Amino acid sequence: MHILINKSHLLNYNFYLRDPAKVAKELLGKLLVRKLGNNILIGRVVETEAYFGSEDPASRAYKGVNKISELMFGKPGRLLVYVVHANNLVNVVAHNINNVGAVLIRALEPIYGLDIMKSNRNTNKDVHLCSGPGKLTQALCIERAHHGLDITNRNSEIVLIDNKEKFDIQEAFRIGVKKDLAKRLRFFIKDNKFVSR
DNA sequence: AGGAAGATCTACT
DNA sequence: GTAGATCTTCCTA
Repeated sequence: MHILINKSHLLNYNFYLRDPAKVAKELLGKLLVRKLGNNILIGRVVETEAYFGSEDPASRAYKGVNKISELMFGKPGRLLVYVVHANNLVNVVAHNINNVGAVLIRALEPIYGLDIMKSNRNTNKDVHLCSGPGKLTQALCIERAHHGLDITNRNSEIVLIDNKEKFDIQEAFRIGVKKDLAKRLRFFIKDNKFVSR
């Protein structure tokens, strides 16, 4: 399968140059395209979470700049990949100018390349392929090597493309964090069976 | 140099 | 529903 990604589909720098909560919400329904050798894997974003800077105790940027968080202080539209409990987690840097933030991609609905995702994940069940932040990085082979990747460049191995689709959005508190904020910063597509819980 | 934390997953009951 | 595995980064000495 050959996919032509043109400029009108690719989410651009300005898309990510906004409040993380807004970007998290608007990423729902968009398509994550992973070019893996000669193969293409595609998933639809169905669950996200927003993280901020020093005002957010659950954020990696809470205590300032370190090896993981430094990208959150930098240019929006880049990937942030790091390990939690032996699982890779993937985020996209997103924030207003001179701010700090990122959006965690928590779940995808598998769209294309399911056979490869299944072998990557060693399962036959569609619903177990990408229904969690660690699962989807396994399914799509997203690793530390992708840390810092610019996904606003259409030649990148991983890109996000627009998708005009209507659906209901639900908001909730973030999962797995020790100290959450008072705001609901987890967003997911209502009644979608590929959401993590 | 050692230990604990952490935005998780799996397998088991 | 809970236990144990897992591994990178950071903190403290």
